[in-house]
Amino acid sequence: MRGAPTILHLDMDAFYASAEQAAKPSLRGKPVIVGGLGPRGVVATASYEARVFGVHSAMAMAQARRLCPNAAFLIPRFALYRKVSDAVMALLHTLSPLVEPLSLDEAFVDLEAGGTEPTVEAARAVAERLRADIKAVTGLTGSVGLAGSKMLAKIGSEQAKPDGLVVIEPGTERDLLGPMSVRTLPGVGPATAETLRRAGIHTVAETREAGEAELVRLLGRAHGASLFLMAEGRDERPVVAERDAKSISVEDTFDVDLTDRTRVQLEIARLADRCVRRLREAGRSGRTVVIKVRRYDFSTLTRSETLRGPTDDPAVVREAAARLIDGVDTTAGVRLLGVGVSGLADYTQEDLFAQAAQAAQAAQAAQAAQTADAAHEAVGDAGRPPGPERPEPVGEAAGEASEDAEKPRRWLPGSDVRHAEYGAGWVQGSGVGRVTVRFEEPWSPPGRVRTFPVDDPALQPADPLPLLRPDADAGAEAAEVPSGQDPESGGGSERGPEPGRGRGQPVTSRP
DNA sequence: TCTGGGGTCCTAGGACCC
DNA sequence: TCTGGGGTCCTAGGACCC
Repeated sequence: MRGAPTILHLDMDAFYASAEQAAKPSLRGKPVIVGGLGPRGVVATASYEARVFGVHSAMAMAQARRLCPNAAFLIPRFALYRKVSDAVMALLHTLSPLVEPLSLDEAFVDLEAGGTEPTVEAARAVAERLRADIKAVTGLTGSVGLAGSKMLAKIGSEQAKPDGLVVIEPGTERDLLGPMSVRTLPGVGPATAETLRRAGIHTVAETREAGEAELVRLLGRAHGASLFLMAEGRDERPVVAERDAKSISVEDTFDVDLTDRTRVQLEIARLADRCVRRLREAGRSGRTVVIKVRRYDFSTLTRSETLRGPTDDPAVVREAAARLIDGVDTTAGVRLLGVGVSGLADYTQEDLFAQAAQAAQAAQAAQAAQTADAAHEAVGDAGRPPGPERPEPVGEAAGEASEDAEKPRRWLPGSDVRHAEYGAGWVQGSGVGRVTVRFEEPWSPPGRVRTFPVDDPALQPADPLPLLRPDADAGAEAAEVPSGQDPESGGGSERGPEPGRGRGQPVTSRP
């Protein structure tokens, strides 16, 4: 706990939905719901206009449609959100080297580590300027909490929503927390809240009064002890700048439960390839392969296998995943499959030194195993040379490339398009061979709607436009975010900047 | 038409080693 | 011959977070 509120928590307001409203002028002031649009989709973010109808994150999309049938329903466009997020995070890094991102739209900042004077006034001034800069650079609003600890900074930003700033002055924590619900405390979800409720504990004050011993008895050692500290307003967790990922995983929920065994095996192989692609993009390799199966009744199980050395070879991961799914009964139907890799190591395919070291180590292990127990030969990966093995192209192995080419174009609501004649727009809906497009840009007035055949060659998928007009330089300069560093941005244009072609776009610039 | 996708951390039991 | 503890690794599941 600090004597001054120099831990900052930023939380962007209704992030995905706000970004969509900023990108699509016709949706401003209207209910917007972003999430999975399939039969089993859930809400990722609802705009404040949609929340009035009771729609909220994690709600089944079907229910959201019932509650708010007139909302705009859009798929998430992570490429856009990531660009906006990069710009926001760059602003945070101007405040302090200690920035801890929690997600695309949320982060802690240790202002003291950045040289901010440890006073309420100085911290408040920094936060107000940050909020103004975020608005100028992204066009979006964020809420900020300032406090002497992470927990209270986060509670502050929650109270500040939307578009506000709340300072929790050190010394006021206990009184502030006392009457609040236990659910306010980090780590208290539905299950913990229910356990506490059965013990007659509903508020933070009651949690405190229960005492540490009782909480440990109810919740276990680690959870009980940390909950007691939090309830007392004691939270010494430091802001941690960057943490390496500990696992990488991919999963798919299917519109209809899978029952066909061959199909299950095919999907597992595809997921393994996708997982390895992500692994390689991160420059990592992993030793433990995990599969996840969610059955028709939502019961979920995992199976894992630890290899003798880390790998980023798609064939190795695919084979491990195949062995694992072999041991799972899927006859009654499967709604989700997943493949993950953990026990991540830091070398890449090109890291020959590490490979050599791994191979040597593994050879020793193999020898030991041989002498120890010959029966081991029968299990799983015995006999397979460990470590990163023969590289193999990812993806193509599963035939995904050719499949994609054959697939008919799908026009998903919310996605960006460009028409040869009408310019930039976004898909409002599609069906019965037609696609409806609204032609507007983030800086234009609300645009017109036109309908085309789904296979109209004049209509093409496009990349997201920046949220602010590329030549709107005022905001970008004020925020000191490096911009216009795109190598293509040198060329001139008689008609002025062309949107979407990477010319000095504040929002798309990388830190 | 209930219930996504990507993560983190903790617990607990059994194997194995010292 | 019997008894005992601690530490680490692996596996599986569950709670929680955004």
